[in-house]
Amino acid sequence: MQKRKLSALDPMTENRYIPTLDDVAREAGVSTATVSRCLNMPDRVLKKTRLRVLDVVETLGYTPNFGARAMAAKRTFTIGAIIPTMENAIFARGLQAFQEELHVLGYTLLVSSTAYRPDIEAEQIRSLVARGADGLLLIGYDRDAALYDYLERQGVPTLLAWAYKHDQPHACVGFDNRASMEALACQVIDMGHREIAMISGVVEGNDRAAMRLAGVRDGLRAKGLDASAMTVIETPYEVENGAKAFAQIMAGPNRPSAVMCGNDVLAVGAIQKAQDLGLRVPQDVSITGFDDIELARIVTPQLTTVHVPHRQMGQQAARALIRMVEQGAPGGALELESSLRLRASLGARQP
Amino acid sequence: MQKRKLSALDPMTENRYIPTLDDVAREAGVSTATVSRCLNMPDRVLKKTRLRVLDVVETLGYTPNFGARAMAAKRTFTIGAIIPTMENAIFARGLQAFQEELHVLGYTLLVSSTAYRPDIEAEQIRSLVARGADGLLLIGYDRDAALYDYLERQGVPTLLAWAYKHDQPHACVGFDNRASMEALACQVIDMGHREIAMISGVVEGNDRAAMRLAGVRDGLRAKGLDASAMTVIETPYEVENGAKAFAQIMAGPNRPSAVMCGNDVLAVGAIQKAQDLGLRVPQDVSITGFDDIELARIVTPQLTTVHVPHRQMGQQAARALIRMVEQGAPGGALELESSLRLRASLGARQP
DNA sequence: AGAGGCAGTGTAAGCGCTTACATTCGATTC
DNA sequence: GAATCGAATGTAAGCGCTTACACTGCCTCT
Repeated sequence: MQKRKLSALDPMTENRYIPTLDDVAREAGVSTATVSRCLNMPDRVLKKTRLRVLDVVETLGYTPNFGARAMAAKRTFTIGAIIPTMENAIFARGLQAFQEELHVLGYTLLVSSTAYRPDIEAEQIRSLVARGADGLLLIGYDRDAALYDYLERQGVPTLLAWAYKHDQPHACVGFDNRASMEALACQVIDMGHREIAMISGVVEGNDRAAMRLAGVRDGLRAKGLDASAMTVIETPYEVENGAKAFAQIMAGPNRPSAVMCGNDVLAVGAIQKAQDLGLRVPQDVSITGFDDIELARIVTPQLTTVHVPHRQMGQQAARALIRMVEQGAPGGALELESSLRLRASLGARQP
Repeated sequence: MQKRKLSALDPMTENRYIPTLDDVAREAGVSTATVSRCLNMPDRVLKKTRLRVLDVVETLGYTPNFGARAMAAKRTFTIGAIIPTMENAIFARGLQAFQEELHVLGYTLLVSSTAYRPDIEAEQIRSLVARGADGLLLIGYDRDAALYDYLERQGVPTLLAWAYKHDQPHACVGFDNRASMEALACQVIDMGHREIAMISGVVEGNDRAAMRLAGVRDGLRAKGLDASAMTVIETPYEVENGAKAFAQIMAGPNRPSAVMCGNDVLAVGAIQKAQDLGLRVPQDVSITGFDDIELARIVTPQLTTVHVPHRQMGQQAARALIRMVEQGAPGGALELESSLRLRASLGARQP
């Protein structure tokens, strides 16, 4: 085995030697085709040959170059997922399940995040496509049509998760944010609350947030209340922001008896601020969330929220997406059931 | 612009057409070299030419093929990070900061997780290297020497984060898990506790967990107590496991007055279980954590813990790693300061 | 006016792999 | 024993990009 190239890039590691298929082939006394077959279709090669080749692979410490492989085979067995954020736990559990299922199916997951910025999302989509992702998982459906065009032209199967809406054309697996939130709103109203405020996520470019807000309004209307009068504060999903928004609402002219939050993270902030302000939850004010992440049962009082089957969603998403990738199946819409979790943070309105 | 190839892979999208550099060059009436220059070294090209080329790029919807680019240029401007888990928030904030700083520096981050399994970590390392990562971020230093060899041979600069130990040879940025935990243990002892138990993470293959456990023992010894007598339960970092371990400890023969946990996640589980068992924290039992993740201030009572400068660590890690990548700098060891956060979950021992 | 230099561009050689097609060779069949 | 066949392997043509080197004008200098 002779040393063929020295990296010109970095002078410090002169003894760096990265073996290629050719090296393995030469060393094992076979053609590159045979080495390739040993790695990719082991049963098309004589056992004796295979053993010899794999032995050389081992001793040389050979790793196939991914870029070259992708270019030649036009497959990467890689799935890309682009989520708004890793910083709070909203997507963690679902994504974990997604990854686990992909692993079972023989695929690798690459994750990147966008900080809820559409421009960064577009950049990440292009980046993952250029990297040869065989399929993509995106969150929600609300994005520029040009992006969908691009994905279609590139022929990259794309699945939308965390949202379900029957009248949209893309493959998706998710739940109905709007109906779920409406159900929760109705529950709140049934417990006697009339003055309700909402701390919503930022609606712009975030269909889930928009639908949750719409859901609360639906609920109010369904119960004969005036939806347009509801106080709404929009703020990014962070505990701190939930706290601030809550303070702002409680400082306002007509204090609500219940504050519904766009997700658990905001709700947790609200609960904390309530305690800071000396308000008892739920006696003085009820608070609700959405997602049922781990936090919801850690905070005191435990949070009334909408439970979303994250793990199931991740797993189903993986299966559906791989089906699209491997069979060119069109990919339909799959709706999962969410359900209410009534816990201590929601109480009957005090007279 | 004529259609040159139809994908044989999927018969459904016959009209799929992915433009290449050649297409752009032909359409713009220049050579491929010029197109490449427009994209990578814009100022080496006449403005007029550049505009024309970029226009064609735009109308054709051209995206450079990443694999091809990587193969030709031997650079990817991609950094890989491999963390044990995304499912809880331990790494979230630091990683977010890492990514943000990388973005500023012109690099893309690819993340994958290992579920704390060394074999999966090895697999992911190879995968990211094969994908041409220019550098790697790993957590902790405790792993098979063969892996370090492999990385060195491949010439991939690697930085270890979340751990610092002066007598190990690799580049790292982190904090001293052992000394930090010792400081916390001393604090606990100074508040009168003598019977101390520990709920530790799984030590095998996890140097951080091992050092934290060692730190507690150091503290006991420093204060003249018998470290070997301490009850220790090892369990994976999950809330549920913290709860179980706590129950187990409290069911044992000699109840401790303080339970120190390997991280905040375990501690939160312990606090919850304490409440289930009707024990008051900290009057009946004190509980401490490590990491100071968001959870620590959400749980009631708020958690006494070791604060780790996650964001700072992520940012410094990005800078150090890119320095190694771009300048071939050897990359030293950087220690960050951790500090105690004394909150309500730790109280003086009741007589 | 001729030499020299330089900016802008083109030519073409890879980068490391997969795979269609060609070749070899021993086993099977009649 | 010759014809046939199929399994095992080899040959070589790309995949889409970057970049060293070559080339062409045009400007500057003496």
